[in-house]
Amino acid sequence: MATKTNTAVKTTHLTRQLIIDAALKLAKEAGVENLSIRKVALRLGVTPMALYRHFNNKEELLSFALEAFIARANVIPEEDSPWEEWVQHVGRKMYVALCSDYSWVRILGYVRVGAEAAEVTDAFVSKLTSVGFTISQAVRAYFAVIQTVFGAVCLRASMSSDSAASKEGQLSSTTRAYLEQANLDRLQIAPELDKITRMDQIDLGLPMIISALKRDLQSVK
Amino acid sequence: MATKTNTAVKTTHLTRQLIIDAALKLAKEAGVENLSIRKVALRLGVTPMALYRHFNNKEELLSFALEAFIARANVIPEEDSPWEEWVQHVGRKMYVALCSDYSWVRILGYVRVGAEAAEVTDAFVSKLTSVGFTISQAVRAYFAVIQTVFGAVCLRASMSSDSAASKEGQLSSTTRAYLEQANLDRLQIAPELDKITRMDQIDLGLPMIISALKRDLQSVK
DNA sequence: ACCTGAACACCGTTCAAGT
DNA sequence: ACCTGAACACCGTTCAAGT
Repeated sequence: MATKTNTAVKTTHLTRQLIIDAALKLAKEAGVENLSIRKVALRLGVTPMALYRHFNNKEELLSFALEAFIARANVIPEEDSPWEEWVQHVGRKMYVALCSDYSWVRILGYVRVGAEAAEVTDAFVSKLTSVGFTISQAVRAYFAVIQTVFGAVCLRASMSSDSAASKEGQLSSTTRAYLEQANLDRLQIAPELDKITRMDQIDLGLPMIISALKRDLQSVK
Repeated sequence: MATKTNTAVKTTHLTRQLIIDAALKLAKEAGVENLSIRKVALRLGVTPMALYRHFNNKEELLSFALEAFIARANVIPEEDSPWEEWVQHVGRKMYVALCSDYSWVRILGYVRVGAEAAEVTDAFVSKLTSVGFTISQAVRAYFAVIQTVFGAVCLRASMSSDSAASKEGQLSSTTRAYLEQANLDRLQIAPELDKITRMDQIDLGLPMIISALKRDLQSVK
């Protein structure tokens, strides 16, 4: 009671963890694209320059924030299931989490496969080796899944106006752009294109990756 | 001869095409991350606000620039080859082009599958249908490839310091981050992880996509 | 119709100084 | 050792005005 509660934060030493927490909170409230060093500092009741003691620059802060975001998305399923379902679940969860705020897409190229996210790597590899994959295959599978998730998020973000929200009976804006210069071939292709722009992009690539993995497994056995 | 050559540009009406050309030139010279409305305008000898007549905002300009960049990367092979090789070639070319400047990764989420890039779509679909795929399968295959390319670019960008340039005999920085908290399992996984961080990421996902497509084709026949 | 100029409300990052 | 304050060199975008 001797210390005022509003100074409690200030007397606590600033740590990487505190900064990342504040950044993730701000991202949730106002979107990743609104993150700025100055706003995170303001939220922490500190000068912008104080953050530079813990991160070399904004990019580094964002890459740690993205890692923490993925680690906290709880992508690893609790129940045990056949590996195909299991992998599908992990990929889907990552995709859904990242799609919850499309502006994560801006920093996908900064991802750190470091300490926090490493636990996801471990769980993934251990699941796949337990059903017969080699370590090498399991690690490659993990990267293939991340790759597909990231690509799917990029596509979904770019076509976010095309997704379910768009009016039924109307062509998606991607389809309309495609038909700016229309010909007979395009008229045949357009309906298929339109269907795909409305899909969850992850359902395109992920099943293909899993099908390829299944083949790998059979050739090992 | 009556008009001075240096006013020639100014008397020409500003068009979307001119703006995109200038933007791509600047991107090539100084990186996509250095693109700004103000710099593009300066290059064109015009006020920043003049660009707003042709694009609603910076994001829209960038999405058109990315589309033009992909369209001009000449990803469609000239010679005819088996479809597996052909698809591999298209994916690789896109990947290499986008990796030539990692900062394209920032705008992958703005991609327009519109008019200019549509010619790539057409060529892709026509190649695949000519060997027996349905239109639906061909369009899905196209999106799966783009997805993989985009994901691979994200991963490569985030690990750019890990690629071939890094000293031999040293662990990649991604591997080092993974081993921040080391245990027996991680010591087994780390060598495989290290190998993969040095790979061209596209060689991970793309062969899997192609292998899955091969299966699809067989089940149609 | 098309472009300009000035202004607004922000940025990331530097450097030197404080305690 | 850790944080602050002031300043620098930029941004995207607005609005009203010019021709």
